[in-house]
Amino acid sequence: MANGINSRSDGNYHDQMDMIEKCPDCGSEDIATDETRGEKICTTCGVVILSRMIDTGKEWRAFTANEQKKRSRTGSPMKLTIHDKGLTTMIGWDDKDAAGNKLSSRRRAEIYRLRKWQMGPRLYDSKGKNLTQALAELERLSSQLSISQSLKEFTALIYRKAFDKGLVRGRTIDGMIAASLYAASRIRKVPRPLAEIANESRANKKEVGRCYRLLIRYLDLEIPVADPMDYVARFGEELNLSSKAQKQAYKILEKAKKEGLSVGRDPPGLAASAIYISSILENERKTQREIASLARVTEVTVRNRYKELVKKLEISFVIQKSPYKIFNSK
DNA sequence: AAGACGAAAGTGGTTGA
DNA sequence: TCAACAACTTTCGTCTT
Repeated sequence: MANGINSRSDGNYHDQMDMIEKCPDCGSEDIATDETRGEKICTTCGVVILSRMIDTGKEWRAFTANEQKKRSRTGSPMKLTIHDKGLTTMIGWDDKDAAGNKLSSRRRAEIYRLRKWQMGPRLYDSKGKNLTQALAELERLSSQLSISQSLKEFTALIYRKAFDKGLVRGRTIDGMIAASLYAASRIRKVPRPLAEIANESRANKKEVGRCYRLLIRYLDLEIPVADPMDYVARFGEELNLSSKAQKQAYKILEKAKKEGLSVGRDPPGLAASAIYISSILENERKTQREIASLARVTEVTVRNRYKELVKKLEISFVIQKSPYKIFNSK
């Protein structure tokens, strides 16, 4: 392996990098380093001397000296889902020194005290305790609902803000986490119905709703107006609806919005009924029950919405008799 | 039997006096 | 602070396929 940091026999990577001064191919000393690709290239003959270089630079950018100062750190990138943001050095648990020798009993006692000191602020400090518990709950919820890592981190950020403003006091941690997740999903435009989140949470829907209202009231979160369209893709996916039917649903919702039928209506419910109609129009009929349970509303709501839509949007149906088919007569 | 329908009563939140 | 109100839920009997 000529260029391998993978290969042990190449020795220390940095030594190797420093050693290279001449191109092994043509002997030229004009060697360029391509930082973005992680390669060293001979500018005379074009041969790649070293590839897959380790980037020892930073993963962030800074535009002013101030920013540069603020962002500098050592260690791994900050993660908001870890209660101390992942910035720690741990004292190991095996009683050995760096060389692997056993410690003397006196030294061992000393290390034991140090460990205790280290754990102290993490577990015993009330904020740390709260966040530890909250983030464990977030982890649990996220895996139940298959929430992306980035949305998880965003949720954690919202929760931290809420905590710092003292909003958690008097509310349950579970409720607050669920509410933060709901808010995060709304802001990122990948909403889940509140009821869906509440269903997996240990807090009930009422509690989550209360916490959510608290969040938007006291953290100035810019939450976009709930749009039924944001639900269509996900519901459609779960129902195995064709993209044609999904498009049909979008069209219906667009019209509904123009007619002002969407104001004051529960967006998941509205999305559900639009999907119900389009599933019929495209001959991929789904039952009201199936769609309703996905959107976490009752069949009654789906019915009411869909009756309304059909009537006001003049989607005139001709209901045929026997195989219970509905055709679009334009 | 499953799905759709709609009436009636109940729930929790918002609004406006 | 309280009553009216709109949207949604729960429950249930009936009709259709």
